[in-house]
Amino acid sequence: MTGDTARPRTADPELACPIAPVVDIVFSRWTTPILWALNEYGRQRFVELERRLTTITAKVLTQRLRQLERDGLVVRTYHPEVPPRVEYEISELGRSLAPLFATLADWSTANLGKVDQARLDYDAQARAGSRRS
Amino acid sequence: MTGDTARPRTADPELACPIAPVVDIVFSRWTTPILWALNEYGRQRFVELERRLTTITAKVLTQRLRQLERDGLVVRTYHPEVPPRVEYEISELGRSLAPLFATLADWSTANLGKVDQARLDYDAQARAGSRRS
DNA sequence: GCCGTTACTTTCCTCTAGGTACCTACTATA
DNA sequence: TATAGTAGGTACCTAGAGGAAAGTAACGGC
Repeated sequence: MTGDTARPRTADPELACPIAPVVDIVFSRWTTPILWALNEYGRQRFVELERRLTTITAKVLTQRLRQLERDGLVVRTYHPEVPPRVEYEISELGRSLAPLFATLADWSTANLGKVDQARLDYDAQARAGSRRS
Repeated sequence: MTGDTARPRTADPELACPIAPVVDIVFSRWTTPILWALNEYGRQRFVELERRLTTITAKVLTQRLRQLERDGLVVRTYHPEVPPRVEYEISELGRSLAPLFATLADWSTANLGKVDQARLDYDAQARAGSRRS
């Protein structure tokens, strides 16, 4: 129970970087796929999300959803029914990330190829032995 | 030597999320502070970066810089002088991330307070015992 | 009376990112 | 002679994130 909702806290390495806190909140592991799924497909139940993000485990999904709920990016609705039913949806605050994600998607389509090419070049150079015998 | 330049590869959990590859490249640990420092203060030597990102270790800094170099976001210049001198600067591709970082900074100033408030509310509710028991 | 379902929780285990510490080559300087 | 300084490389170790699997409550159905 201790520290369940506590953020891992990556210390203060980001002192030099004003965007570090946001990165910590928005781009920690699994958060982008979850937010994307909630934003794209609307309100969903736990199992729907679990099935959509095929490789996530229930434990981690719970952790991330709690974190996102605590940060106000996701709204959780619990229905105390016979088989419990819980629904998750993106909050207004979470939806305000949309333009950011759009910018990211734009950069992706425009430059991801360049990154791949850079990697090919780098690996070719490395294999050619230009760096260290 | 095996897998030094190889990306950790977070498997394929991000199948549902088109921006996942970019997140992997741009927002993996330490990359944003490094890119920010290079973009803000221009070309720098290894030790300058090390001192600026106060808590990073030399080993990790080397790893991240290699990774960024391989991805074409950072340019490394080696001067084979008496005491070795290496300079790092942001590449054109890296500089193309500037608007993205700007969007991020904007969202930060606008909404970081709301996240903090949401956390306070959530923690207060949790302490009030409304959830379980 | 047992199974199935949901949304977890808990326990145990593994794996690896990252930290510590020490090593390199080369020279200037004291 | 010894020490400092640069830009790492390398070996060892630990903490912690994340995975697997089982447990839980509460009820409906067979």
